[in-house]
Amino acid sequence: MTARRRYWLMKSEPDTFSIDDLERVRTEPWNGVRNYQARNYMRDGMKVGDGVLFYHSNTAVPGIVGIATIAAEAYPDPTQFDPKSDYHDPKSTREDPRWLLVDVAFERKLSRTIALDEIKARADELGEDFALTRRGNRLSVLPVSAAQWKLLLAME
DNA sequence: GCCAACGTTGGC
DNA sequence: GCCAACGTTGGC
Repeated sequence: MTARRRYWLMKSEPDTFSIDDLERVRTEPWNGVRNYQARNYMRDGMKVGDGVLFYHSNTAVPGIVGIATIAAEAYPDPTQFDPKSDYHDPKSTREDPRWLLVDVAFERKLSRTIALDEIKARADELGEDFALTRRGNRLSVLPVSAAQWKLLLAME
């Protein structure tokens, strides 16, 4: 009995960490997530081998730029314990860590950016449960259904 | 750089 | 437990 592969979309600001950075390092601990809903998706949903749409946010043309896979299931994000880190959380303890991360591995760059504009134009087909196009949603880690994954990648 | 949306914090 | 103040996200 094997669990079905799941799919996700993960946002990153390319100035901070881009798809090219991921291609260079191959595998990256996805540190710095400080939103409980996003954390819960990583902790409760993600399994090794799951597919990830790599999304560039806060840039001239926001959109999906690559594909990655989950390479390690959730474990404590070490940056929360580092007083020098931007992601330091003084309220978190090693005995009861508040924040987790997963490892994300490079798979491939898309041949072109699937821009947010184009994605919005297909919002009806993607459905109301697609968090990226839901109004006001700022989640940086969000689930993607198999149908949504297929539809989005068919736009490449 | 602006600002709408929305999550978090903390006083009460 | 309410909710105003504040901070952050992210499109534009």
